[in-house]
Amino acid sequence: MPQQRQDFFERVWDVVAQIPHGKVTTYGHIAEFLGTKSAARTVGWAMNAAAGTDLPCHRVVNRFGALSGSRHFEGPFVMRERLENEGIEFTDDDCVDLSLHLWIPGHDA
DNA sequence: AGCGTGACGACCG
DNA sequence: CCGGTCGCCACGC
Repeated sequence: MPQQRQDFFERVWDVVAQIPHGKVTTYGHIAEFLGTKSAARTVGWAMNAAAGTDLPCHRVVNRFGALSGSRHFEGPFVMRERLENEGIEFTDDDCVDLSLHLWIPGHDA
């Protein structure tokens, strides 16, 4: 596929935009959906570029469900509050309960 | 044009 | 179980 890399950011954003309300997904799953499962870091880069946009980047967490990107929001707790506001539950480790809220790109589409 | 870095993840020793 | 390394892609210096 020709523009797999050129549109990488765009593809990431497109996936993020599809994350259902009250659900989350991981960098790894997004990367895998895009065909480069090892490019999870690049997904993180795309989120960095997406910071401050309309994209629900707070619904993207690392593979443990930890809010590794919370510090890139307006405040360290903003991401958490947004998620809780969507009915997402957290574990004692301050991780999203993926067993309840994990959404996998293309899994329902 | 080369090197380092980053909201990650899998593998190896 | 834990630390180091590599792979992936884009960006800054």
